[in-house]
Amino acid sequence: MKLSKDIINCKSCIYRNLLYEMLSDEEYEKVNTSRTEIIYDRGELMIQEGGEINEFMYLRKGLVKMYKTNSQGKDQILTINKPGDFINLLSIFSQKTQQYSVSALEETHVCSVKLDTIMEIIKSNSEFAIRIMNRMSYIADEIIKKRFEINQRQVKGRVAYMLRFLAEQIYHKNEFRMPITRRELGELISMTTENTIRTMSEFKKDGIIEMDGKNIHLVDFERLKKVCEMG
Amino acid sequence: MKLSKDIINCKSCIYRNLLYEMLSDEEYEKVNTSRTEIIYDRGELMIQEGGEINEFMYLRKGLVKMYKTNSQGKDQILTINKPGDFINLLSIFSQKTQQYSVSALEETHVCSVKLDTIMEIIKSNSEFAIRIMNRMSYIADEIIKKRFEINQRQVKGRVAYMLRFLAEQIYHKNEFRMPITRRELGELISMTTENTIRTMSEFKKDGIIEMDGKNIHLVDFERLKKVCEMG
DNA sequence: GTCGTTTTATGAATTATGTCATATTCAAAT
DNA sequence: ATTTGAATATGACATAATTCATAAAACGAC
Repeated sequence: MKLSKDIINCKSCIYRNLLYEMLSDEEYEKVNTSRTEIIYDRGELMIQEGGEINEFMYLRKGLVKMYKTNSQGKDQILTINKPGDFINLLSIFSQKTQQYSVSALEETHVCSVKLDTIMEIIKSNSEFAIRIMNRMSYIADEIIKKRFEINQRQVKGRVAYMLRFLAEQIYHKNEFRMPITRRELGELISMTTENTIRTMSEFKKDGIIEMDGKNIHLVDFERLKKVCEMG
Repeated sequence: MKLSKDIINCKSCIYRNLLYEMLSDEEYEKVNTSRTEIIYDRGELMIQEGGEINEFMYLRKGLVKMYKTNSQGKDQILTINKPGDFINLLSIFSQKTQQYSVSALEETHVCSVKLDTIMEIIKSNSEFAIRIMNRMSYIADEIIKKRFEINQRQVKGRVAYMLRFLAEQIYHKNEFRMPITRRELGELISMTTENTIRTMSEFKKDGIIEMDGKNIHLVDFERLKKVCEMG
């Protein structure tokens, strides 16, 4: 973890419209000055479940996993987040601590704005407050929907669903390098590592995917979709 | 579904402090006049996934299930809601339609406030806006945590977890009448009806619970807790 | 009350998933 | 380059869960 040296002004940030479009110049300046950009290395823990919340954080670059650890020390991954995503918005208004852990799956750049500043603007700008509510609602929905989709499938369907998710939502192509291990893929779909690996092998044998280590190619996307729909 | 005739003023409502404590007299009056109280019978559909959102709704009396229906027509229940709970708050800011269906498990009284009125107050009263955000965050968290807890258990643990939930969170005693069928219990824990019934029978045979139809008595709560912790 | 439908219940067969053991490959650290 | 630990891979076996079949009990509509 280190501070970024070349910080971009929010005005030229591609994620500006996600959140800040309705701010006044003055409010805008407040955000800009209370803002830092932090770089996390692959594997670094960015947010610890139970930790204090002082910053409002969102991704500018990279990929992270959001997860919870159970009493036996096993992780359950809730989502994979990409640039433009807010990674602790659901915790901020819990009036408590961070509700989920977040760690970097690759080098990740985070914009971090002091929570006080954000709260100040929420109080003075209702349009901004409503936008924040929209984002909260969206984030909650995405997590809940994903669990809904996963719970109604069995292993093959779950793996297929996640491969589609990675291809369609994260990489926007059928060929990519897996950002997570097979164990983490298992933690994402609530399955054992062995079963997850076996299913991937089966997909390979069946000619649905090609795979060389972490490099994945979804060669028969139509069949993958079919597995995803029923299995 | 019918309108309630004896509507209580919000000022004497026991749920007032959940939400309205910081409103001005004027805002208060706005809520009170744009408010209706609706009574739903057991089994009635109160909110349909995909439907339009015009009202802000919360329970004053009764019990409901919040659920989603998958493409094969199977339901998955997300939560059971009780008086004081907001039943469409997560949908309101989705800028779309109702994200979940809600139906009454028993005679249920709902306070329904025009969404326009709520939005108006959010815009004029930032304290109220923040309270709404707190509630949203809480609701999302409860749903996500519950899925987290359920996913890491197998059938016995899941059934035990839900029985504890009903006893501790809903009825506040170890003896109660099940508000849902065994099928619905299965939909709540992502298991088949047969397995759910079998597990309940097993608990009975093992002397953990006593059961006569829908009447449940958790006679050996300590053992139930133990099953809940590991199984 | 009677009829029809849903719910509860249980057994047997089948399938899915988890566990344990073991081997190989890969990648990071020295 | 070598070591070490993690990740991938696979088989055999045990366990868990689903499916299908069937039946009794409970419940609502008439």
